Amino acid sequence: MRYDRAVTELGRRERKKLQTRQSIADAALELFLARGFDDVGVKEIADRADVSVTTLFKHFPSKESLLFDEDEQQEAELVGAVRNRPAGQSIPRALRDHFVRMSYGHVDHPLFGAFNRLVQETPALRTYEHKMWMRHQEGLARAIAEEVGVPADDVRCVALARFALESRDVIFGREDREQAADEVFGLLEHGWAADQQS
Amino acid sequence: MRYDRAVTELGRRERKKLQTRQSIADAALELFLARGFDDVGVKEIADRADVSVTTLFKHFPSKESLLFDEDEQQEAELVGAVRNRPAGQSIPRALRDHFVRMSYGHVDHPLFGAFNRLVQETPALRTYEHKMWMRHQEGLARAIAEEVGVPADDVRCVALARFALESRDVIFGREDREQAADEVFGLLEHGWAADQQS
DNA sequence: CTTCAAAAGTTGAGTGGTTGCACTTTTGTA
DNA sequence: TACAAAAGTGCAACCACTCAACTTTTGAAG
Repeated sequence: MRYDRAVTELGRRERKKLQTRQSIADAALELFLARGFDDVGVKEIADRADVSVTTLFKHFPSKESLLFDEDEQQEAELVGAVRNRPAGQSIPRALRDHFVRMSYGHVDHPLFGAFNRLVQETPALRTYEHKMWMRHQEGLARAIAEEVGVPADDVRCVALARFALESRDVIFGREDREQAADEVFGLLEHGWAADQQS
Repeated sequence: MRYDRAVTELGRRERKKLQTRQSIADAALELFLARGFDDVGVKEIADRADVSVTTLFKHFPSKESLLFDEDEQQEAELVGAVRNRPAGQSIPRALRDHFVRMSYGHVDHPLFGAFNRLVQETPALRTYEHKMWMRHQEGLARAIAEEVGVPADDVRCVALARFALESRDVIFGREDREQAADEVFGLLEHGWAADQQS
């Protein structure tokens, strides 16, 4: 047994598998961008990627998933933003900064704009992406709880994690994202009563 | 034209329509409770209600919707809780009270427990119900904004509405709902920084 | 009471995503 | 070289949902 190569280099077999997966994803992206999510059938995507429909569904669990890949990275960044925040900075503030940073990223990539437009325009894709994003709630809540020194299922931590994640769509839908982020996370940090008389 | 009866008494025709609708909903509820949402097909429900599948889908837009009816009422109560809150009470506090009140309701109804269990156990139903619940965001946000005297799309109001609605699932999943409501809405009212050193 | 049009309902065929099964091909390793 | 696991294929089927064409019911105007 030669684990050495198998582990590090991923072997010809796995490479081919990834390659198949990639060509399916590529075909899907092209077609969806060109004609819209609902006007392209799985069959057509499979044909263009030169695989059978059955094979397509062995690589992806659903039509929507063709457009997104796993993102351990996003959760890691979220958790990192909380864990490695500057000394003395509050957790909501750290999350606010992270979101603002996020909103600037990828601005350059040409496909990114069209991709985002496609997702926002297609209800099925919006809800799918939102669901994926919300899966980070548990991980984020745990990070916050550890940071504060309370049990992982502390209600306030869970709530803060959920609210922070939910606020993304609120903020990204606004013209001035930076100011929106200030107001929304200000609400989480200092509360509603802070600068409201009623 | 005799509007008088048509408007108030609803006419034989509409009555029959409602009756058909009701028998479909009844059939669905019975079957779902007995064997679970995923193990009952629409065909079987239509058969038991003695209508065709096509007719079923003329009354309900989807399989999930067979279990829920329209709820203008819930939104009205939500808005009412904000609008008619005791003088001097904050909006988050009013919402907290409303949620606590909600969590006590329906405890007596025998079917209600089984129904809730079914919904919680079935992912498709959970997400459907959550989506319905979240449709009240806009109405609630508008009520809050009017109450405070700012434009209806004010970010803080939208965010507060969203967070409040989202917090329902967080709170209802806890043992001590009342305390959970205190903590979560306390976060919204007084902020994270208020009683947290970091 | 008849007539007429709208609405409810039916039937049956079809679409599109998704799964299961039985089979062949490829590929890593003993 | 041989073998077993894994990848891929083709086909049939299931299920939620839609469409088009047709029949039945029903409310109300003449």
